[in-house]
Amino acid sequence: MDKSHTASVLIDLSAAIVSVRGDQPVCLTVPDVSEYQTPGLPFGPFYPDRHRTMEIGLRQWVVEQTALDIGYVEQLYTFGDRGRRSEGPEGADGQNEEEHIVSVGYLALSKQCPQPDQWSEWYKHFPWEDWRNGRPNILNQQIIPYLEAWSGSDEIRRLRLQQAFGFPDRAWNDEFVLDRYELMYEAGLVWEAYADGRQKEKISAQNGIAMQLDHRRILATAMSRLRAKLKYRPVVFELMPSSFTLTQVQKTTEAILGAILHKQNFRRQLAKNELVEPTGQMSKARGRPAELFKFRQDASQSSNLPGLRIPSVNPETSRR
Amino acid sequence: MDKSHTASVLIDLSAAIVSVRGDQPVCLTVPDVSEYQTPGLPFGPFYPDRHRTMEIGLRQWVVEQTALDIGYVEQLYTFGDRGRRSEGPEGADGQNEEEHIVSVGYLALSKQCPQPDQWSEWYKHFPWEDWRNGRPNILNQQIIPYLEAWSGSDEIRRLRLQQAFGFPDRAWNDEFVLDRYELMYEAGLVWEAYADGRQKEKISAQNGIAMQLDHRRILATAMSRLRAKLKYRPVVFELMPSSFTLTQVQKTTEAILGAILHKQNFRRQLAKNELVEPTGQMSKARGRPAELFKFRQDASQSSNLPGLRIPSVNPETSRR
DNA sequence: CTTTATTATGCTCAAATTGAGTATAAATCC
DNA sequence: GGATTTATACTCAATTTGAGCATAATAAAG
Repeated sequence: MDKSHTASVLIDLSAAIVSVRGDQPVCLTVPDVSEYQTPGLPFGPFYPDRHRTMEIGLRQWVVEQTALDIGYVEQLYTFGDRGRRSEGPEGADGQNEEEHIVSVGYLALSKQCPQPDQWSEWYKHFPWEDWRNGRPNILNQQIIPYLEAWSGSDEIRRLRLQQAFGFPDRAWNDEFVLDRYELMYEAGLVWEAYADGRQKEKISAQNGIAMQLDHRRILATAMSRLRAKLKYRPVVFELMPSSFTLTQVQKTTEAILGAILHKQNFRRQLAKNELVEPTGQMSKARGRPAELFKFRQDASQSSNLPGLRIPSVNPETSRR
Repeated sequence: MDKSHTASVLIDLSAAIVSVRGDQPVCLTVPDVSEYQTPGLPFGPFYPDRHRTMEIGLRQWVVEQTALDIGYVEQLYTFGDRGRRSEGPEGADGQNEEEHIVSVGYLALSKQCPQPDQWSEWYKHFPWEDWRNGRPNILNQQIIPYLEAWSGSDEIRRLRLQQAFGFPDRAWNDEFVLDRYELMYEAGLVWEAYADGRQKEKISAQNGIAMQLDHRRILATAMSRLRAKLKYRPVVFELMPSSFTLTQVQKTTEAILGAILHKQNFRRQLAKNELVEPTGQMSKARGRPAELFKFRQDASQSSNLPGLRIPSVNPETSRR
């Protein structure tokens, strides 16, 4: 059975390189030259000859092509080419009729994000994920009604709707970014479903800015993973400069979670877990000056892996 | 740049198919015909032509070759072929000098494990991971002294030793299975390091039964993931029969964690999260009959993702 | 130079959760 | 029938959360 013939694939390493600019989480994107002009995640091929591991390969092309200093790198998921339209000639040197591509998604964190135009804000692609100003309107106005109609009386679909969106009677869970996106994809609610031919008509409402291929799915995976990780590992500091105020840490965390946190309790967590230490300097800004802190490196070793327990704020009961 | 030449790889789907037999977690293995007789994980190639996703491909060959009913499947990690000796002809039909292999590791859970001889107990491969009868002797007698000598005055190595093994002054963390294995591999403390040529001499002490290629690493990844997941998602029930006593759930959990849990508190968690409901029937065994429960399906939907918070028992202070 | 707005930080307090028990019940084994 | 085994109910102090009030230190406004 000529296995090597049918089983041979190319490997793409795709990266969701995340940073935070102001109060917006952003993600490095590359522009698209095709008719739709949808942005995509940067990616590069994996050359097993040249790189001992895939992570080394990834770091290499990120350094070469973006000159970014990415500290934290984590493998997300490996996608067989589901939903990937093999659009275009994909390199005119193609020897096979059609070469299959498997893409390995990575999450990387960067402290800086130069060249603002190349960084795309998370919540432009996922407007329903930002709850910092209360429940996003797009949910009640667009998404939920459509999804409810789509699920009809199908028990499975209703359960998934309940699980992913908390509709009608459960709480919103900020970690289920991927579940929500996949549900919307299946329901034909995002442009990619149309592009992949799952959906006859182009959807009218613009439910966030689409991305190339399965890149929005990869970004959703990255968001889910980062939101979850934040709560049990001190990864926020991979996004912070060397010294910072506690409020800056909180704002960054809130940006990623898409939720507002309780200030005093947030600080209590930081203090209890000894994640930061004072630098002795003060920041100067608008109001009362804040103390400047730095991350305690050895905290990452702490065997009880304290991230930031999320003392979130209930938007209903709190006056903002 | 003839990219498709150097970048083409084969994809293996390797599976750590886990079950629990009695009080031992086990893992499906296939025997090895080579000189060393090390067992390996079952794996099969991924045919992108035939299967839309890799998970479908995986399920397919598991069903075909093992006839097992695996419910839960989760992708673990994708390994570029680091440390994989390309031993043997690897199919005599090889067209290239040497075909690169990328292996995608999966974790699958099975409720049954027929044919006992094909299932290998976790702790035969990882004897230092089972703390149910107190701290394993092999740690103080073999592993720690060797690792301490290996780390010498290297600050980085000492930190890793502290982090992974809790040595000398931190607590053991049951989730760091992979970190510990990797450290031992680097230190040349496991047979695979010798097999991969990282180590001149065969190590004298038998630190657990070795496996083929990087399969013990994949199993370690599976163990880490499962131990972590147990604590925030109700996955134990994927290993339980349709009806069970609470003690059975606890024994299964303890087997996987390699730790003893506090009985009353364990039950309190189950009750609070409404993970199970009574069937009305009773078990008959040695002592007082226990009530039989079944898993509440809709509990998996619960937005607050209750797994089993681990009310562990401190082996020092408790009389067993 | 006093007021106001703004941000930072200290402290409290009730509710909930955890960790570690004690006490008692209902079977089987011999 | 008593010993043994297993199951389950209940307690209680310590800790951790969630929510909030109060106060401090600065810049900008008047």
